[in-house]
Amino acid sequence: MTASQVSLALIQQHTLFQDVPIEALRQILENGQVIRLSEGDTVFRQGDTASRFYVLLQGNLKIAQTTPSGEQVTVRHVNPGEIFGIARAMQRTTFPATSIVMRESLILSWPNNYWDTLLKLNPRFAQSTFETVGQRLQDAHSRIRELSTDEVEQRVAKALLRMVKDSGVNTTDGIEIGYPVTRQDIAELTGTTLHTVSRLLSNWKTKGLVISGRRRITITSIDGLQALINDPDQPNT
Amino acid sequence: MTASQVSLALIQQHTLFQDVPIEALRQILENGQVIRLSEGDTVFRQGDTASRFYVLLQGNLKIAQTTPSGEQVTVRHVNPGEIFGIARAMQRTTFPATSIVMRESLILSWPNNYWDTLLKLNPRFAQSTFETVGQRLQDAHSRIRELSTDEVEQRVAKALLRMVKDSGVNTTDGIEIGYPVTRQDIAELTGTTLHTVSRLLSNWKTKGLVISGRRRITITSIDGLQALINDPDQPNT
DNA sequence: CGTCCCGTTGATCCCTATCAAATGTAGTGG
DNA sequence: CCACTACATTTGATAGGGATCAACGGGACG
Repeated sequence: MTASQVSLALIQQHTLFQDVPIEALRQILENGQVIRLSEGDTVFRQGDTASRFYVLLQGNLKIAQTTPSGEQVTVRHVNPGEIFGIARAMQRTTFPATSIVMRESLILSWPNNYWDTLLKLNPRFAQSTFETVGQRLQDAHSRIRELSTDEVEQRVAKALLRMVKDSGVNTTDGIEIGYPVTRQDIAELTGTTLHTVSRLLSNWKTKGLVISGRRRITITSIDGLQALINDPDQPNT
Repeated sequence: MTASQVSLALIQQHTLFQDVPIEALRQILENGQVIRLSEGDTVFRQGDTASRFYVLLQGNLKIAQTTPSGEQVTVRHVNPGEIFGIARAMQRTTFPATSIVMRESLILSWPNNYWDTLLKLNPRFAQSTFETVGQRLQDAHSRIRELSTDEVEQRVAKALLRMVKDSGVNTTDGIEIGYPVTRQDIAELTGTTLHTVSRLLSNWKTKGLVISGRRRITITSIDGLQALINDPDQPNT
């Protein structure tokens, strides 16, 4: 099986490319480029000239911004089937953030000038992309609201719930986040420090809500975490 | 001059409708509806069924989300010429936020089913809207970064600078924000409390950076505020 | 088996929310 | 025109959530 054939099987699974005739799909793939990247690699960096646009076929990425002082903030996660790095379609010449591979990923990309052709071959693409960006805008607004009004404990709980929702895998103990996560990662995602995240996880472990080891987190009680969000000042058992 | 003629003059000024033939513009206006709203009015409320989409012709709005506990968070401001309330174009059935009039405003709107017609009459509309949403997404990401890493003082300074940039009017003292702003408004915009904002403004007043009265803020030293952002731990003079 | 990460936990400090109360300002109706 | 009222602002006092500083423990990998 060639790389192209593997990609064909993968791309068909994603709603973004459903209803596209197999011949058009083949053509779309031939004009694109598939790369496999490992954990820690970057697809593009903040400030790079935006010459291509991307779809994540498999794996997980995070999109992060680096502040002038060097701190990193995770702006969002990218899940399989999602389009990303579409700066050019928004008339930007450079990428506003860096995309970092969280676990081995398969990435499909095209040069910017293929955008119009792609729209013709896949008419749903335009509307779908628009909806995706709209959805992201709403997610971003939700996070602004959370950062403005929630306490750290609730923000971290919400972040964990989102991660298991997007990429959870069932285990005998509960649902495990499907990629490596450090305390630092969660801190960058929730606007806090790795120390505070560590304390929270320790606390939750004693309450039986999570099991966590080095770069691994398993939620044993979704409801327990949910309760922390609903009743912020629950008495500590 | 009829309401329609007033609107025609206004709509032509905005880049969103430039290059649209006058006849098409007339037709677009006839199918739309113009309303004038006063300070404190709402155009639509969070949770309302999204049956129309809007363009702000004149005035200023804020888009706010109410948290389950009743606090309000300002998600963004809307300036003249901007499209807003396009939930339906993103396949949402309800509005995710409330739009509140900050000063008397003129608002143009169409029923959702006019969207496709509008696209035909104004081909640039689709791309323009896409870019607008993309820009907003980036603005939202910037705010996430700020809320995650900046101290309150820097966030408030940035908020003031944005407001004067968007809607500043020159006065003999400096640049005044062109609509009424309370300490509470700024607090909702920056994720802090009105007390902290009041203390900051008092402090800045003694430093000669701002002049502020009841619901009025004038920046006397843009550079001074900018310095607070660049050098977070400037010695207090 | 040593080294590099990652995680844990204690101690301390400080920014900012919260609580509280007084003062100031625009608008309104008699 | 003034008193009344509603709302905005200011400022003090206090408390507390988390950041910061510091040190140690532990598992993975070369």
